[in-house]
Amino acid sequence: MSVIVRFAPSPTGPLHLGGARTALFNYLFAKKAGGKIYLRIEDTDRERSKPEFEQNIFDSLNWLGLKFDNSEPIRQSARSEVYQKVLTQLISTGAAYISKEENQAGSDENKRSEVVRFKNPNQTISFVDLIRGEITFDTKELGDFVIAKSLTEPLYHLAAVADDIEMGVTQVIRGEDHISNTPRQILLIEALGAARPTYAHIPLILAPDRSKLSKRHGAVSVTEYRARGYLPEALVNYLALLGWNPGTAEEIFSLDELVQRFLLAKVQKAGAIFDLVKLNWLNREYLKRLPDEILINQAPPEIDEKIVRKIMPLIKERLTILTDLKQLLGERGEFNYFFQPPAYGLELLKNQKHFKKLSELINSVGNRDDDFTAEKIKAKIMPYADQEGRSEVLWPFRAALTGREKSPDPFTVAAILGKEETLKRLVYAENLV
RNA sequence: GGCCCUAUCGUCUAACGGUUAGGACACAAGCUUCUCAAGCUUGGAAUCCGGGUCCGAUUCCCGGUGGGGUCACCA
Repeated sequence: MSVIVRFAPSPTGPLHLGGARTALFNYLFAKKAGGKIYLRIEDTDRERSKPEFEQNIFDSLNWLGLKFDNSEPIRQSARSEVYQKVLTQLISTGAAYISKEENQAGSDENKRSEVVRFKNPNQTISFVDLIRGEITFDTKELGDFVIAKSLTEPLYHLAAVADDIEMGVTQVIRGEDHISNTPRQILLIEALGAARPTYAHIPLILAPDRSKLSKRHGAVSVTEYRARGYLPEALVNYLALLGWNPGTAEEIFSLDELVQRFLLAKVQKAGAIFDLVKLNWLNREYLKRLPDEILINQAPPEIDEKIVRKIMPLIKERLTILTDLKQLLGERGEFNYFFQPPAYGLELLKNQKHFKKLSELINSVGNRDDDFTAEKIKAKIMPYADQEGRSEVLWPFRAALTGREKSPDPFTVAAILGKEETLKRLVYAENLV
């Protein structure tokens, strides 16, 4: 039987990391098996469902690179006649009934006087979870649960089950928080005489305090990570590693590589804490691998592209997220001395003794671009620095060029600035009083 | 609280019932050109507790404890 899975978010908020990982695992499982993955929008709650959230979910999934086999998502809000048919069937077979509700004083005003309830046969339901093994529930305590507000207003369990059956879903891969929903859904499936899918409940993503990751813990939506400057490849890679591993020491995987390696059986049972520090490391790894051209295009347009090109190796060493680029190159950024002469106080130089000699040595380096290189500058300066004391010479040299306590080495900086500008800055430092 | 899930370094995790319990991130130290970044090397760091099975349990079973999820006319 060919594999059919679905990702079925509810558009009541932007796509969050947990949802993204559920979508990813479904995607990996489907692609690995050569099956299909469908996107279904569970918008039966008209009040809470919003078009902008639906759009956010599409955009986020698309940004992550997760493609679905249905070009148009299945919207539950457009399928009420299907649910109505199912409800009618359930009622006609006696598996469900229209229930007159007592309106108790002080109860919710939105509550209807009539709803559709499922007639619970009070069985013990057990199913084999692909990740956890056999799980058993006594459904007695569930009671005759409500499956629709009315014939045209189905609730979650009914709609989900009806759709899964019609779509031929073979594996339901979803978050662990749905384990307790499973017996109810199985009851409905059996009442409809349909075949059960196989279930796989993936562990939750946890906040550092070990509770379910949520809004109150900070950034949780894919959109926020995108805006902060994380690469989709890094986020996908990290999310995959949260709760899954290939069984080898490898950690860097493209989406396609993940498809090759993914195995539901290797998914962890316990929840995993979302570790931003490790995501940062992965993002850095991906940023390092990114072609220079892409990074250069991300630089603020008012900045001299020639210089950006030259300092790209330096930039790459310092990037964690894409937005660091603007930080680094900005007016007050760490690398501003590449674009304008630095302003600094006399005390930063520690001494001005060596500038005359430094200027002479710099002058003796060739003028052409392939002469005025870090290596050649270093070859001229180091003997003098060794003779006078490295920190005695090198610190003032570097400080004069950058105006900073911390920076790349002076040879590299000088080579990037060029001979003329380097000399200018040395002369300025020498004459500083 | 009921029900369900779960338990290896701080975090993510590896380990046919037999390993000096491995790797990665983070951390610390050292090296690398004065400072930084990057890199390299080294180091510290874990099997929740108690029983049982077994010649031998991280691993299997039971109990406890901890953690999580869920108990809507939300999904």
